[in-house]
Amino acid sequence: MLRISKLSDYATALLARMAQLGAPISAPALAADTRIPPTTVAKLLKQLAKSELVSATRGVSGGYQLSRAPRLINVAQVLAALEGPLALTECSAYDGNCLRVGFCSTKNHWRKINRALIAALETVTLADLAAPEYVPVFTPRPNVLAAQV
Amino acid sequence: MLRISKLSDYATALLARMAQLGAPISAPALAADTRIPPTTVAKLLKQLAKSELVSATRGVSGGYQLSRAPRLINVAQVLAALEGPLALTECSAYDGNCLRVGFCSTKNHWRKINRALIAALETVTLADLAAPEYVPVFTPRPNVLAAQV
DNA sequence: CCAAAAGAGCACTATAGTAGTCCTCTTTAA
DNA sequence: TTAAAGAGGACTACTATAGTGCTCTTTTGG
Repeated sequence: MLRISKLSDYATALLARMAQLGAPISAPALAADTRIPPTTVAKLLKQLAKSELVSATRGVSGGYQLSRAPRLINVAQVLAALEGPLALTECSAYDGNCLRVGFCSTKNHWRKINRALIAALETVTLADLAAPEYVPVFTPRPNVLAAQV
Repeated sequence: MLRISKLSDYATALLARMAQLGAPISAPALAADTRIPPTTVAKLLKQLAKSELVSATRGVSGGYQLSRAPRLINVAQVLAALEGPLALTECSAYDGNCLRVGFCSTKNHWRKINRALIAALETVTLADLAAPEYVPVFTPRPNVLAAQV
């Protein structure tokens, strides 16, 4: 389904919440806040700390906070922190491993598509995700996007 | 890694090849041509036929061909045919199923990102993929080569 | 008119990746 | 010095993916 992993989805939700709070919060507290399994939250925050998107404070009243301002962290960075280099196909990330390289005429096109995707992901920052979102009034017409594809 | 599935990758390669050929071709022949496992090719073409991206002819000299002109088939359609509605997250495709809907402030943003992605995928057609791609020319000036290695 | 080539439509399996858990160790505030 | 919290693994259950196999139907050429 061209999905990002559930964990990446969680991670953006966690970071968005942290951006809203603007203050350090412990992993268990954040888990309670977001209704994401505590063990999973702990695991994710550790990973995000390694990528230096959040910084940790140990000890009793420890916790995590964003390493920099919400508007300086974008979704592409978050996904890259958890899933590695963003690539739709093997060959859009790096050469090799694909036996069809010789015959395949699609490689550079995938790279182009890939760049467009990354650009889209880069335009959205945690500041955007933390902002109260515009909720469109539900007009019950069929899903245009789904119908289109 | 935000990957599309290998099968979807295969499918675009198959369709691109069919676009290049411009004539009907059997599944086994196409498999030989693309070096993709024959059974997998057969499976994929059946799926693509269901989505009416290709049309099949049965019988001894049967095979498959594109249902419409290459430039009228885009990558978004191909992926949708194989992976269903294109959605990075559960909630960008349809509501429900996500227990965090109440607290999550990111839903509409994912939808926005999703639309950008689909738009990117829609701009690339089979005609593009079938075209000989631009391969950055390496100007083989001997002295440069020597210096490089 | 029948044999062989090719598609239709399943069911099935091995593997790999994902999501989630558990345990032990270190740090630090009260 | 104890308890809360992070660090860092190892581990497990589950699920999706990629690929295979089998049987049936359709169609053409000899």
